[in-house]
Amino acid sequence: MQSFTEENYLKIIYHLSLNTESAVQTNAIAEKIQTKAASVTDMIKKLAEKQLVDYKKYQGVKLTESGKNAAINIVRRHRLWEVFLVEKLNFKWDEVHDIAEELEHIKSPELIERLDEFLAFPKNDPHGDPIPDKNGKLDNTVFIKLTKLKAGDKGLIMGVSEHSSLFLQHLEKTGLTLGKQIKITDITDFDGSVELSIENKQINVSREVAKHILIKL
Amino acid sequence: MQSFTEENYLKIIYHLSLNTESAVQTNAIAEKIQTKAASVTDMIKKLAEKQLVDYKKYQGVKLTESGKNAAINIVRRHRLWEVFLVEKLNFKWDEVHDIAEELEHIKSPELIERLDEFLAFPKNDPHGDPIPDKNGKLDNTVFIKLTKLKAGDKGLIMGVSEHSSLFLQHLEKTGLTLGKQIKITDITDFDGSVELSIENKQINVSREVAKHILIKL
DNA sequence: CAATTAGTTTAGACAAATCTAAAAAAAATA
DNA sequence: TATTTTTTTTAGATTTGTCTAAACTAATTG
Repeated sequence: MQSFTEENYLKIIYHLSLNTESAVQTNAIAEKIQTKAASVTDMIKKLAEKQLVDYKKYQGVKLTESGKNAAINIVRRHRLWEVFLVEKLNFKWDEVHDIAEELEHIKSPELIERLDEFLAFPKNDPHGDPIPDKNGKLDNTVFIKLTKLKAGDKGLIMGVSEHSSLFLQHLEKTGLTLGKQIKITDITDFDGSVELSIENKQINVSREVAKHILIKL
Repeated sequence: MQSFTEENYLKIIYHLSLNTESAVQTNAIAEKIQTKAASVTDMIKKLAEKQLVDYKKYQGVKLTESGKNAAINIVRRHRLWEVFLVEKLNFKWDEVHDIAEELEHIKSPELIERLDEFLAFPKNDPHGDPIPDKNGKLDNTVFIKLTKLKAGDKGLIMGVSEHSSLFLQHLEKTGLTLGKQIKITDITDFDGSVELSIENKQINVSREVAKHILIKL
């Protein structure tokens, strides 16, 4: 069983691994975990001893099979709690991350299985991210970035790839929430911003925002 | 804000204070918290510095006003989570203590207020213990121990004063669960055991068990 | 390819919470 | 009250996770 801190490292390494095939760098971890590179090196050595990561000096880390399992489990707990917070306690999707960050470390497999059942086995969290099943299996449907669509395309908003409160609040205000149908009316060549219609309204979405919105055609 | 460990000490001191007017002893805390007296002394000093307890060497501790507030808050969180686990996730009343012990340390006042609302502002936890309201006010209705009743008395089972799984499972098996109506048929002089009828059945409850069952006449 | 810069590791220290062993104080008892 | 026993505290060490400063390695660039 891992400590609270070890779990945080595993989770961060897992998330950083998703963007790359290569090993995750010490500094990248340090930045995410809000600590110093020296501390990361110490922890990495510990995780390596426990066979949770593969590590060669100066080469960064990769999760081992068992490290990955542990990480996916944490992700599962985090996302289930987020669903609970939004669906049952009426939190907004931009308010749940920090609380779920604490709840995800509660150690009780039974608790999580029952929570999953109570929530009717949700497939995605409030931001559209897939929830691993109890065997760690992840729905690997990949959605398309809004920036990849062309004028005339129709689609459904399925998720986001940026989870900051600020970003989510902006989407909320603009009406760009999960499940909504959109139709691209135009792509502005000049700045790459997207003109689209949603619920009979015409809005303009900047490229910066659009690239973090995930669509199913 | 207190650390996880500090919160545990405050909670234990609070519970030990309920049985006595006088200060709580170092050894008593050590036993409850599964640690050594030396460690308790260290922590007590720390809590005293933070003005959460009054402490004089060799004299034991008492919670200050602010220490008591903090403790009651923890108790509130613990009991609300227990209600959630039993009512929503279908845990049995003897299974929830350890999980609630972890959940009670999640720091988010908003979370607890919403959980309270979601649970419809319960007054008591699954063992009959009162849940402090958000201002820390506790329903101070005191129930009567089953051992205090006389033959012919009728009452309702309102709570228990012993929370071990073993005890609760025994009650469950015997049918002595919260809300049930009982009628005392006889008190056995020899061993102080209680003969009572519950749901048209006659059962015998040992004095040791009876003294931990709380009744409203 | 030598020098600079960026990234990483080591060494040594620190804070929190714990421990053991020994000393000190308080309480119980003869 | 003197002695024994119980309880509590102190002193010094340990573990976990962190830090700073300095040293080292790798990557970049002139």
